[in-house]
Amino acid sequence: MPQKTTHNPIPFDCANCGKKHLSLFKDLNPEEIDELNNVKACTSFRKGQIIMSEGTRPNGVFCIHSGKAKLHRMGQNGKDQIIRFAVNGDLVGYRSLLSEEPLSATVEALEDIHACYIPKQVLFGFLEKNPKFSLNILRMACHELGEAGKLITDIAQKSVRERLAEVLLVLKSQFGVNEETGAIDIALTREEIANMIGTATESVIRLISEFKGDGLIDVKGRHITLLNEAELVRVGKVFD
Amino acid sequence: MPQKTTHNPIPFDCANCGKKHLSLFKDLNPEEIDELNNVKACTSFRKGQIIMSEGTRPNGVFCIHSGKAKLHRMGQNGKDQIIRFAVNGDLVGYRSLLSEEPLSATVEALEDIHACYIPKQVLFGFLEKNPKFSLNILRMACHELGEAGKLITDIAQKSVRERLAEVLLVLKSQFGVNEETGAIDIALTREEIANMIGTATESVIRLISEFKGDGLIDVKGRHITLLNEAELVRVGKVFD
DNA sequence: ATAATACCATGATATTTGTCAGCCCTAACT
DNA sequence: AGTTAGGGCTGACAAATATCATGGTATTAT
Repeated sequence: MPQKTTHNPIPFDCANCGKKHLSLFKDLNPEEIDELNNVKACTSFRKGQIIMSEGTRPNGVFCIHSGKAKLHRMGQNGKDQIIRFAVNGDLVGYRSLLSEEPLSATVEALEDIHACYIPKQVLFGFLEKNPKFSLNILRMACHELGEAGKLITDIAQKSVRERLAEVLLVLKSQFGVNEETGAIDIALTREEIANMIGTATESVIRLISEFKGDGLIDVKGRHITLLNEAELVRVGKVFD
Repeated sequence: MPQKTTHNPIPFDCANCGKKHLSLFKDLNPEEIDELNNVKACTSFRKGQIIMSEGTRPNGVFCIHSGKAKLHRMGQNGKDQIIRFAVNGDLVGYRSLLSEEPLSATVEALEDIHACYIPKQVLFGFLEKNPKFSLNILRMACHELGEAGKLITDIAQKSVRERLAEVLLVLKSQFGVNEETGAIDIALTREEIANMIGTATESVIRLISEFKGDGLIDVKGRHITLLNEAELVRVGKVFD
Protein backbone atom coordinates (compact mmCIF):
# COMPACT_ATOMS: atom_id res chain seq x y z
CA MET A 1 0.00 0.00 0.00
CA PRO A 2 1.69 3.24 -1.11
CA GLN A 3 1.98 5.99 1.46
CA LYS A 4 0.41 9.17 0.17
CA THR A 5 1.45 12.35 1.83
CA THR A 6 -0.96 14.61 -0.02
CA HIS A 7 -3.91 14.04 -2.27
CA ASN A 8 -5.00 16.87 -4.55
CA PRO A 9 -7.96 16.36 -6.87
CA ILE A 10 -6.84 17.75 -10.25
CA PRO A 11 -3.59 19.67 -10.06
CA PHE A 12 -2.23 18.63 -13.46
CA ASP A 13 -3.89 18.51 -16.82
CA CYS A 14 -3.17 15.28 -18.63
CA ALA A 15 -3.66 16.90 -22.02
CA ASN A 16 -0.39 18.77 -21.68
CA CYS A 17 1.76 16.98 -19.17
CA GLY A 18 5.31 16.05 -20.13
CA LYS A 19 6.66 15.16 -23.51
CA LYS A 20 6.61 11.40 -23.08
CA HIS A 21 3.29 11.57 -21.36
CA LEU A 22 1.89 13.44 -24.32
CA SER A 23 3.19 10.87 -26.70
CA LEU A 24 1.76 7.98 -24.70
CA PHE A 25 -1.66 9.52 -24.17
CA LYS A 26 -1.72 11.65 -27.28
CA ASP A 27 -4.22 9.40 -29.05
CA LEU A 28 -6.85 9.46 -26.38
CA ASN A 29 -9.96 11.30 -27.58
CA PRO A 30 -11.29 14.31 -25.64
CA GLU A 31 -13.80 12.26 -23.65
CA GLU A 32 -11.09 9.83 -22.62
CA ILE A 33 -8.77 12.67 -21.60
CA ASP A 34 -11.65 14.01 -19.58
CA GLU A 35 -12.22 10.66 -17.91
CA LEU A 36 -8.52 10.42 -17.14
CA ASN A 37 -8.44 13.88 -15.60
CA ASN A 38 -11.44 13.09 -13.44
CA VAL A 39 -10.49 9.68 -12.23
CA LYS A 40 -6.76 9.98 -11.65
CA ALA A 41 -5.51 10.59 -8.15
CA CYS A 42 -2.58 12.96 -7.90
CA THR A 43 -0.26 12.23 -5.01
CA SER A 44 3.11 13.22 -3.66
CA PHE A 45 5.94 11.17 -2.27
CA ARG A 46 8.91 12.30 -0.24
CA LYS A 47 12.45 11.39 -1.06
CA GLY A 48 13.15 7.83 0.03
CA GLN A 49 9.53 6.72 0.09
CA ILE A 50 8.50 3.43 -1.49
CA ILE A 51 5.89 3.99 -4.18
CA MET A 52 5.34 0.35 -5.10
CA SER A 53 6.79 -2.82 -3.63
CA GLU A 54 8.32 -5.79 -5.42
CA GLY A 55 6.18 -8.90 -5.18
CA THR A 56 2.85 -7.15 -4.63
CA ARG A 57 0.06 -6.80 -7.19
CA PRO A 58 -0.80 -3.23 -8.10
CA ASN A 59 -4.33 -2.03 -8.82
CA GLY A 60 -3.18 0.67 -11.16
CA VAL A 61 -0.17 2.52 -12.51
CA PHE A 62 1.55 5.75 -11.60
CA CYS A 63 2.41 8.34 -14.16
CA ILE A 64 5.36 10.36 -12.87
CA HIS A 65 4.81 14.08 -13.15
CA SER A 66 7.95 15.41 -11.52
CA GLY A 67 10.92 14.03 -9.61
CA LYS A 68 12.98 10.93 -10.18
CA ALA A 69 12.38 7.35 -9.08
CA LYS A 70 14.49 4.23 -9.23
CA LEU A 71 13.13 0.78 -10.03
CA HIS A 72 15.15 -1.86 -8.24
CA ARG A 73 14.88 -5.45 -7.19
CA MET A 74 16.47 -7.67 -4.59
CA GLY A 75 18.91 -10.31 -5.80
CA GLN A 76 19.61 -13.59 -4.00
CA ASN A 77 22.69 -12.32 -2.20
CA GLY A 78 20.84 -9.45 -0.61
CA LYS A 79 22.31 -7.19 -3.27
CA ASP A 80 20.10 -4.66 -4.93
CA GLN A 81 19.86 -4.32 -8.67
CA ILE A 82 18.68 -1.07 -10.24
CA ILE A 83 16.71 -1.91 -13.37
CA ARG A 84 15.82 1.55 -14.61
CA PHE A 85 14.79 5.03 -13.61
CA ALA A 86 11.45 6.74 -14.12
CA VAL A 87 11.09 10.47 -14.68
CA ASN A 88 8.60 13.02 -16.00
CA GLY A 89 6.01 11.29 -18.18
CA ASP A 90 7.08 7.73 -17.41
CA LEU A 91 4.63 5.05 -16.38
CA VAL A 92 5.49 2.63 -13.58
CA GLY A 93 3.69 -0.56 -12.68
CA TYR A 94 2.28 -1.17 -16.13
CA ARG A 95 4.46 -4.21 -16.82
CA SER A 96 3.12 -6.11 -13.85
CA LEU A 97 -0.45 -5.07 -14.55
CA LEU A 98 -0.39 -6.08 -18.19
CA SER A 99 1.44 -9.37 -17.74
CA GLU A 100 -0.74 -10.22 -14.75
CA GLU A 101 2.28 -10.94 -12.59
CA PRO A 102 3.39 -9.47 -9.27
CA LEU A 103 5.61 -6.40 -9.45
CA SER A 104 9.11 -7.40 -10.44
CA ALA A 105 10.68 -4.31 -8.94
CA THR A 106 10.30 -1.82 -6.13
CA VAL A 107 9.72 1.81 -7.10
CA GLU A 108 11.47 4.24 -4.78
CA ALA A 109 11.53 8.03 -4.85
CA LEU A 110 15.03 9.46 -5.30
CA GLU A 111 13.65 12.97 -4.89
CA ASP A 112 10.29 14.42 -3.88
CA ILE A 113 7.83 13.20 -6.47
CA HIS A 114 4.47 14.21 -7.87
CA ALA A 115 2.65 11.40 -9.60
CA CYS A 116 -0.83 10.51 -10.84
CA TYR A 117 -2.43 7.21 -10.00
CA ILE A 118 -4.46 5.67 -12.81
CA PRO A 119 -6.66 2.75 -11.71
CA LYS A 120 -6.36 -0.56 -13.50
CA GLN A 121 -9.93 -0.53 -14.87
CA VAL A 122 -9.45 2.87 -16.48
CA LEU A 123 -6.22 1.80 -18.16
CA PHE A 124 -7.74 -1.44 -19.42
CA GLY A 125 -10.79 0.49 -20.60
CA PHE A 126 -8.58 2.65 -22.81
CA LEU A 127 -6.70 -0.38 -24.06
CA GLU A 128 -9.92 -2.13 -25.04
CA LYS A 129 -11.57 0.82 -26.70
CA ASN A 130 -8.69 2.73 -28.23
CA PRO A 131 -6.37 0.73 -30.52
CA LYS A 132 -4.04 3.66 -31.08
CA PHE A 133 -3.48 4.00 -27.36
CA SER A 134 -2.82 0.26 -27.20
CA LEU A 135 -0.23 0.59 -29.92
CA ASN A 136 1.48 3.39 -28.04
CA ILE A 137 1.77 1.25 -24.94
CA LEU A 138 2.90 -1.69 -27.03
CA ARG A 139 5.54 0.45 -28.70
CA MET A 140 6.83 1.60 -25.33
CA ALA A 141 6.98 -1.95 -23.96
CA CYS A 142 8.79 -3.21 -27.05
CA HIS A 143 11.22 -0.35 -26.91
CA GLU A 144 12.02 -1.14 -23.29
CA LEU A 145 12.47 -4.76 -24.26
CA GLY A 146 15.13 -3.70 -26.75
CA GLU A 147 16.86 -1.61 -24.10
CA ALA A 148 16.80 -4.56 -21.72
CA GLY A 149 18.48 -6.70 -24.38
CA LYS A 150 21.24 -4.12 -24.77
CA LEU A 151 21.75 -4.02 -21.04
CA ILE A 152 21.96 -7.81 -20.85
CA THR A 153 24.63 -7.86 -23.53
CA ASP A 154 26.59 -5.10 -21.86
CA ILE A 155 26.53 -6.56 -18.37
CA ALA A 156 27.37 -10.02 -19.65
CA GLN A 157 30.27 -9.01 -21.84
CA LYS A 158 31.83 -5.85 -20.52
CA SER A 159 34.27 -5.41 -17.68
CA VAL A 160 33.33 -3.35 -14.64
CA ARG A 161 35.53 -0.56 -15.91
CA GLU A 162 33.77 -0.52 -19.28
CA ARG A 163 30.36 -0.64 -17.68
CA LEU A 164 31.13 2.30 -15.42
CA ALA A 165 32.30 4.44 -18.32
CA GLU A 166 29.16 3.55 -20.21
CA VAL A 167 26.79 4.16 -17.34
CA LEU A 168 28.19 7.64 -16.84
CA LEU A 169 27.44 8.43 -20.47
CA VAL A 170 23.98 6.92 -20.20
CA LEU A 171 23.19 8.91 -17.07
CA LYS A 172 24.23 12.11 -18.77
CA SER A 173 22.09 11.46 -21.81
CA GLN A 174 19.15 10.42 -19.68
CA PHE A 175 19.21 13.18 -17.08
CA GLY A 176 21.16 15.93 -18.76
CA VAL A 177 23.47 18.33 -16.95
CA ASN A 178 22.99 21.05 -14.39
CA GLU A 179 22.97 24.46 -16.08
CA GLU A 180 25.36 26.03 -13.62
CA THR A 181 27.78 23.32 -12.63
CA GLY A 182 27.72 21.16 -15.76
CA ALA A 183 27.44 18.05 -13.57
CA ILE A 184 25.14 15.18 -14.47
CA ASP A 185 21.73 16.07 -13.11
CA ILE A 186 21.22 13.14 -10.80
CA ALA A 187 22.89 12.52 -7.44
CA LEU A 188 23.56 8.84 -6.86
CA THR A 189 25.61 7.29 -4.10
CA ARG A 190 28.57 5.11 -5.07
CA GLU A 191 26.55 2.18 -3.85
CA GLU A 192 23.67 2.98 -6.18
CA ILE A 193 26.03 3.18 -9.13
CA ALA A 194 27.45 -0.18 -8.07
CA ASN A 195 23.91 -1.55 -8.00
CA MET A 196 23.34 -0.37 -11.54
CA ILE A 197 26.36 -2.10 -13.01
CA GLY A 198 26.42 -5.09 -10.72
CA THR A 199 29.68 -4.70 -8.84
CA ALA A 200 31.03 -3.95 -5.39
CA THR A 201 30.83 -0.43 -4.00
CA GLU A 202 34.58 -0.36 -3.46
CA SER A 203 35.21 -1.13 -7.11
CA VAL A 204 33.10 1.84 -8.14
CA ILE A 205 34.94 4.10 -5.70
CA ARG A 206 38.32 3.01 -7.02
CA LEU A 207 37.35 3.37 -10.66
CA ILE A 208 35.78 6.78 -10.13
CA SER A 209 39.02 7.94 -8.53
CA GLU A 210 40.92 6.48 -11.43
CA PHE A 211 38.74 8.19 -14.04
CA LYS A 212 39.18 11.40 -12.12
CA GLY A 213 42.95 10.93 -12.02
CA ASP A 214 42.93 10.36 -15.77
CA GLY A 215 41.05 13.61 -16.33
CA LEU A 216 37.99 11.88 -17.74
CA ILE A 217 35.62 13.22 -15.11
CA ASP A 218 35.44 15.74 -12.32
CA VAL A 219 33.93 14.73 -9.00
CA LYS A 220 32.42 16.81 -6.20
CA GLY A 221 30.81 14.38 -3.81
CA ARG A 222 27.89 12.82 -5.65
CA HIS A 223 28.07 15.31 -8.47
CA ILE A 224 29.98 14.04 -11.47
CA THR A 225 30.96 16.08 -14.50
CA LEU A 226 32.09 14.44 -17.72
CA LEU A 227 35.27 16.11 -19.01
CA ASN A 228 36.30 13.84 -21.86
CA GLU A 229 33.35 12.03 -23.35
CA ALA A 230 35.20 10.81 -26.41
CA GLU A 231 37.62 8.92 -24.20
CA LEU A 232 34.78 7.60 -22.02
CA VAL A 233 33.15 6.28 -25.18
CA ARG A 234 36.40 4.54 -26.04
CA VAL A 235 36.92 3.14 -22.54
CA GLY A 236 33.30 1.99 -22.36
CA LYS A 237 33.34 0.57 -25.89
CA VAL A 238 30.08 2.34 -26.61
CA PHE A 239 29.22 2.17 -30.29
CA ASP A 240 25.54 2.43 -30.47
CA MET B 1 16.38 -11.06 -46.78
CA PRO B 2 15.67 -14.49 -45.30
CA GLN B 3 16.62 -17.46 -47.40
CA LYS B 4 13.62 -19.67 -47.99
CA THR B 5 14.29 -23.22 -49.02
CA THR B 6 10.69 -24.19 -49.60
CA HIS B 7 7.43 -22.34 -49.83
CA ASN B 8 4.22 -24.27 -49.29
CA PRO B 9 0.90 -22.46 -49.48
CA ILE B 10 -1.08 -23.69 -46.46
CA PRO B 11 0.53 -26.62 -44.71
CA PHE B 12 -0.48 -25.68 -41.18
CA ASP B 13 -3.78 -24.54 -39.81
CA CYS B 14 -3.41 -21.55 -37.53
CA ALA B 15 -6.56 -22.46 -35.63
CA ASN B 16 -4.83 -25.37 -33.97
CA CYS B 17 -1.11 -24.80 -34.12
CA GLY B 18 0.92 -25.05 -30.93
CA LYS B 19 -0.13 -24.25 -27.40
CA LYS B 20 1.41 -20.81 -27.21
CA HIS B 21 0.30 -20.03 -30.70
CA LEU B 22 -3.24 -20.84 -29.72
CA SER B 23 -3.05 -18.58 -26.72
CA LEU B 24 -1.63 -15.67 -28.73
CA PHE B 25 -4.07 -15.98 -31.61
CA LYS B 26 -6.94 -17.49 -29.67
CA ASP B 27 -8.97 -14.29 -29.71
CA LEU B 28 -8.95 -13.79 -33.45
CA ASN B 29 -12.44 -14.25 -34.87
CA PRO B 30 -13.08 -16.85 -37.61
CA GLU B 31 -12.69 -14.33 -40.45
CA GLU B 32 -9.37 -13.18 -39.06
CA ILE B 33 -8.15 -16.76 -38.68
CA ASP B 34 -9.16 -17.26 -42.26
CA GLU B 35 -7.27 -14.20 -43.38
CA LEU B 36 -4.23 -15.37 -41.46
CA ASN B 37 -4.35 -18.81 -43.04
CA ASN B 38 -4.62 -17.32 -46.50
CA VAL B 39 -1.99 -14.65 -46.26
CA LYS B 40 0.74 -16.33 -44.24
CA ALA B 41 3.68 -17.82 -46.08
CA CYS B 42 4.97 -21.07 -44.67
CA THR B 43 8.66 -21.60 -45.14
CA SER B 44 11.45 -23.88 -44.03
CA PHE B 45 14.96 -23.17 -42.86
CA ARG B 46 17.86 -25.55 -42.56
CA LYS B 47 19.98 -25.84 -39.45
CA GLY B 48 22.41 -22.95 -39.29
CA GLN B 49 20.45 -20.63 -41.56
CA ILE B 50 19.88 -17.03 -40.60
CA ILE B 51 16.16 -16.26 -40.44
CA MET B 52 16.45 -12.57 -39.60
CA SER B 53 19.51 -10.35 -39.27
CA GLU B 54 20.35 -7.89 -36.49
CA GLY B 55 20.19 -4.29 -37.67
CA THR B 56 17.74 -4.82 -40.52
CA ARG B 57 14.09 -3.81 -40.55
CA PRO B 58 11.67 -6.69 -40.97
CA ASN B 59 8.44 -6.45 -42.96
CA GLY B 60 6.69 -9.04 -40.87
CA VAL B 61 7.12 -11.62 -38.16
CA PHE B 62 7.75 -15.34 -38.15
CA CYS B 63 5.69 -17.70 -36.09
CA ILE B 64 7.79 -20.78 -35.38
CA HIS B 65 5.93 -23.99 -36.10
CA SER B 66 8.63 -26.56 -35.39
CA GLY B 67 12.33 -26.59 -34.62
CA LYS B 68 14.39 -24.36 -32.36
CA ALA B 69 15.98 -20.98 -33.05
CA LYS B 70 18.36 -18.82 -31.07
CA LEU B 71 18.14 -15.05 -30.89
CA HIS B 72 21.59 -13.58 -30.46
CA ARG B 73 23.38 -10.30 -30.90
CA MET B 74 26.94 -9.20 -31.42
CA GLY B 75 28.64 -7.44 -28.53
CA GLN B 76 31.48 -4.94 -28.89
CA ASN B 77 34.27 -7.45 -28.34
CA GLY B 78 33.09 -9.66 -31.16
CA LYS B 79 31.47 -11.88 -28.56
CA ASP B 80 28.04 -13.20 -29.19
CA GLN B 81 25.26 -12.91 -26.66
CA ILE B 82 22.29 -15.27 -26.77
CA ILE B 83 19.21 -13.35 -25.67
CA ARG B 84 16.57 -16.06 -25.85
CA PHE B 85 15.33 -19.09 -27.78
CA ALA B 86 12.21 -19.40 -29.87
CA VAL B 87 10.30 -22.66 -30.26
CA ASN B 88 6.91 -23.95 -31.33
CA GLY B 89 4.34 -21.15 -31.20
CA ASP B 90 6.81 -18.34 -30.51
CA LEU B 91 6.82 -15.13 -32.50
CA VAL B 92 10.11 -13.58 -33.63
CA GLY B 93 10.63 -10.11 -35.02
CA TYR B 94 7.63 -8.58 -33.33
CA ARG B 95 9.65 -6.44 -30.95
CA SER B 96 11.40 -4.62 -33.73
CA LEU B 97 8.23 -4.22 -35.76
CA LEU B 98 6.21 -2.81 -32.90
CA SER B 99 8.86 -0.48 -31.53
CA GLU B 100 9.71 0.69 -35.05
CA GLU B 101 13.40 -0.02 -34.52
CA PRO B 102 15.82 -2.23 -36.43
CA LEU B 103 16.09 -5.82 -35.27
CA SER B 104 18.09 -5.99 -32.07
CA ALA B 105 19.05 -9.62 -32.57
CA THR B 106 19.79 -12.18 -35.25
CA VAL B 107 17.49 -15.19 -35.45
CA GLU B 108 19.34 -18.37 -36.34
CA ALA B 109 18.01 -21.90 -36.81
CA LEU B 110 19.50 -24.39 -34.36
CA GLU B 111 17.65 -27.21 -36.11
CA ASP B 112 15.63 -27.49 -39.28
CA ILE B 113 12.69 -25.15 -38.85
CA HIS B 114 9.20 -24.72 -40.20
CA ALA B 115 7.82 -21.24 -39.72
CA CYS B 116 5.02 -19.02 -40.99
CA TYR B 117 5.67 -15.50 -42.18
CA ILE B 118 3.01 -12.98 -41.25
CA PRO B 119 3.28 -9.66 -43.08
CA LYS B 120 3.45 -6.45 -41.11
CA GLN B 121 0.18 -5.04 -42.49
CA VAL B 122 -1.77 -8.12 -41.47
CA LEU B 123 -0.37 -8.05 -37.94
CA PHE B 124 -1.09 -4.35 -37.55
CA GLY B 125 -4.56 -4.91 -38.98
CA PHE B 126 -5.34 -7.37 -36.23
CA LEU B 127 -3.86 -5.06 -33.61
CA GLU B 128 -6.02 -2.17 -34.77
CA LYS B 129 -9.24 -4.10 -35.08
CA ASN B 130 -9.02 -6.66 -32.31
CA PRO B 131 -8.34 -5.31 -28.81
CA LYS B 132 -8.20 -8.77 -27.28
CA PHE B 133 -5.48 -9.78 -29.68
CA SER B 134 -3.62 -6.57 -28.82
CA LEU B 135 -3.84 -7.40 -25.15
CA ASN B 136 -2.44 -10.88 -25.79
CA ILE B 137 0.56 -9.42 -27.57
CA LEU B 138 0.94 -6.80 -24.87
CA ARG B 139 0.81 -9.46 -22.20
CA MET B 140 3.50 -11.45 -23.96
CA ALA B 141 5.77 -8.42 -24.36
CA CYS B 142 5.33 -7.44 -20.71
CA HIS B 143 6.02 -10.97 -19.58
CA GLU B 144 9.24 -11.03 -21.59
CA LEU B 145 10.16 -7.71 -20.08
CA GLY B 146 9.88 -9.27 -16.65
CA GLU B 147 12.04 -12.19 -17.71
CA ALA B 148 14.62 -9.77 -19.08
CA GLY B 149 14.71 -8.01 -15.72
CA LYS B 150 15.36 -11.29 -13.95
CA LEU B 151 18.13 -12.11 -16.36
CA ILE B 152 19.74 -8.71 -15.83
CA THR B 153 19.74 -9.23 -12.08
CA ASP B 154 21.15 -12.72 -12.40
CA ILE B 155 23.94 -11.85 -14.78
CA ALA B 156 24.88 -8.78 -12.80
CA GLN B 157 24.97 -10.43 -9.42
CA LYS B 158 25.73 -14.09 -9.79
CA SER B 159 29.06 -15.79 -10.33
CA VAL B 160 29.72 -17.77 -13.49
CA ARG B 161 29.35 -20.95 -11.50
CA GLU B 162 25.95 -19.91 -10.21
CA ARG B 163 24.81 -18.80 -13.63
CA LEU B 164 25.80 -22.10 -15.20
CA ALA B 165 23.88 -24.10 -12.62
CA GLU B 166 20.87 -21.89 -13.18
CA VAL B 167 21.02 -22.01 -16.96
CA LEU B 168 21.05 -25.80 -16.91
CA LEU B 169 17.86 -25.77 -14.89
CA VAL B 170 16.31 -23.17 -17.15
CA LEU B 171 17.17 -25.17 -20.27
CA LYS B 172 15.60 -28.26 -18.81
CA SER B 173 12.40 -26.48 -17.89
CA GLN B 174 12.25 -24.76 -21.26
CA PHE B 175 13.07 -27.69 -23.53
CA GLY B 176 12.26 -30.72 -21.42
CA VAL B 177 14.14 -33.99 -21.56
CA ASN B 178 14.57 -36.67 -24.17
CA GLU B 179 12.24 -39.59 -23.46
CA GLU B 180 14.91 -42.23 -23.90
CA THR B 181 18.13 -40.72 -22.63
CA GLY B 182 16.74 -38.29 -20.05
CA ALA B 183 19.11 -35.61 -21.36
CA ILE B 184 18.00 -32.00 -21.79
CA ASP B 185 16.35 -31.80 -25.18
CA ILE B 186 18.60 -29.23 -26.79
CA ALA B 187 22.15 -29.70 -28.03
CA LEU B 188 24.25 -26.61 -27.43
CA THR B 189 28.00 -26.28 -27.84
CA ARG B 190 30.03 -25.18 -24.85
CA GLU B 191 30.58 -21.92 -26.66
CA GLU B 192 26.84 -21.33 -27.01
CA ILE B 193 26.36 -21.95 -23.31
CA ALA B 194 29.18 -19.50 -22.64
CA ASN B 195 27.38 -16.99 -24.86
CA MET B 196 24.23 -17.37 -22.80
CA ILE B 197 25.84 -16.66 -19.46
CA GLY B 198 28.49 -14.23 -20.66
CA THR B 199 31.72 -16.00 -19.92
CA ALA B 200 34.66 -17.65 -21.65
CA THR B 201 34.19 -21.02 -23.32
CA GLU B 202 37.00 -22.51 -21.24
CA SER B 203 35.26 -21.54 -18.04
CA VAL B 204 32.12 -23.37 -19.12
CA ILE B 205 34.14 -26.44 -20.03
CA ARG B 206 35.87 -26.47 -16.66
CA LEU B 207 32.68 -25.97 -14.68
CA ILE B 208 30.79 -28.63 -16.62
CA SER B 209 33.58 -31.08 -15.82
CA GLU B 210 33.42 -30.02 -12.22
CA PHE B 211 29.64 -30.46 -12.01
CA LYS B 212 30.08 -33.84 -13.62
CA GLY B 213 32.78 -34.77 -11.12
CA ASP B 214 30.47 -33.73 -8.29
CA GLY B 215 27.72 -35.98 -9.62
CA LEU B 216 25.37 -33.10 -10.37
CA ILE B 217 25.11 -33.84 -14.06
CA ASP B 218 25.99 -36.49 -16.60
CA VAL B 219 27.57 -35.46 -19.88
CA LYS B 220 27.72 -37.22 -23.24
CA GLY B 221 29.14 -34.74 -25.72
CA ARG B 222 26.53 -32.01 -26.08
CA HIS B 223 23.89 -33.98 -24.25
CA ILE B 224 23.58 -33.09 -20.61
CA THR B 225 21.47 -34.92 -18.04
CA LEU B 226 20.64 -33.37 -14.69
CA LEU B 227 21.25 -35.87 -11.90
CA ASN B 228 20.82 -33.74 -8.80
CA GLU B 229 18.54 -30.81 -9.39
CA ALA B 230 18.13 -29.94 -5.74
CA GLU B 231 21.84 -29.35 -5.47
CA LEU B 232 21.91 -27.41 -8.74
CA VAL B 233 19.19 -25.18 -7.31
CA ARG B 234 21.37 -24.62 -4.28
CA VAL B 235 24.53 -23.98 -6.27
CA GLY B 236 22.68 -21.63 -8.64
CA LYS B 237 20.86 -19.84 -5.81
CA VAL B 238 17.62 -20.23 -7.71
CA PHE B 239 14.67 -19.23 -5.55
CA ASP B 240 12.05 -18.12 -7.87
C1' DA C 1 38.44 -42.96 -46.27
C1' DT C 2 40.73 -38.88 -45.56
C1' DA C 3 41.21 -34.23 -44.86
C1' DA C 4 39.53 -30.26 -42.82
C1' DT C 5 37.13 -27.91 -39.52
C1' DA C 6 35.01 -27.30 -35.76
C1' DC C 7 34.76 -28.40 -30.84
C1' DC C 8 36.52 -30.10 -26.35
C1' DA C 9 39.90 -30.39 -22.78
C1' DT C 10 43.68 -29.08 -19.58
C1' DG C 11 47.64 -26.57 -17.69
C1' DA C 12 50.07 -22.34 -16.69
C1' DT C 13 49.69 -17.73 -15.86
C1' DA C 14 47.89 -12.98 -15.62
C1' DT C 15 44.25 -9.96 -14.58
C1' DT C 16 40.22 -8.51 -12.63
C1' DT C 17 37.29 -8.17 -9.07
C1' DG C 18 35.53 -9.17 -4.45
C1' DT C 19 36.15 -9.21 0.47
C1' DC C 20 37.63 -7.64 4.85
C1' DA C 21 39.39 -4.30 7.91
C1' DG C 22 40.10 0.08 9.26
C1' DC C 23 39.89 5.11 9.06
C1' DC C 24 38.15 9.66 7.80
C1' DC C 25 34.71 13.02 6.80
C1' DT C 26 30.35 15.22 6.95
C1' DA C 27 25.59 15.93 8.09
C1' DA C 28 22.10 15.50 11.42
C1' DC C 29 20.49 14.88 15.61
C1' DT C 30 20.21 15.95 21.00
C1' DA D 1 29.64 20.51 21.46
C1' DG D 2 29.47 15.77 21.30
C1' DT D 3 27.58 11.70 19.31
C1' DT D 4 26.09 8.88 15.79
C1' DA D 5 25.31 7.03 11.20
C1' DG D 6 26.01 6.88 6.52
C1' DG D 7 28.94 7.42 3.04
C1' DG D 8 33.44 7.68 1.05
C1' DC D 9 38.20 6.10 0.76
C1' DT D 10 42.42 2.98 0.93
C1' DG D 11 45.32 -1.11 1.49
C1' DA D 12 46.11 -5.97 1.73
C1' DC D 13 44.75 -10.07 0.39
C1' DA D 14 42.02 -13.89 -1.68
C1' DA D 15 39.18 -15.74 -5.04
C1' DA D 16 37.22 -15.97 -9.46
C1' DT D 17 37.80 -15.67 -14.09
C1' DA D 18 40.12 -14.60 -18.49
C1' DT D 19 43.77 -15.50 -21.53
C1' DC D 20 47.20 -18.07 -23.96
C1' DA D 21 49.11 -22.23 -25.52
C1' DT D 22 48.76 -26.84 -26.89
C1' DG D 23 46.93 -31.22 -28.01
C1' DG D 24 43.13 -34.38 -28.45
C1' DT D 25 38.64 -35.70 -30.36
C1' DA D 26 34.53 -35.42 -32.79
C1' DT D 27 31.93 -34.14 -36.95
C1' DT D 28 31.47 -32.79 -41.49
C1' DA D 29 32.78 -32.25 -46.15
C1' DT D 30 35.03 -33.98 -50.28
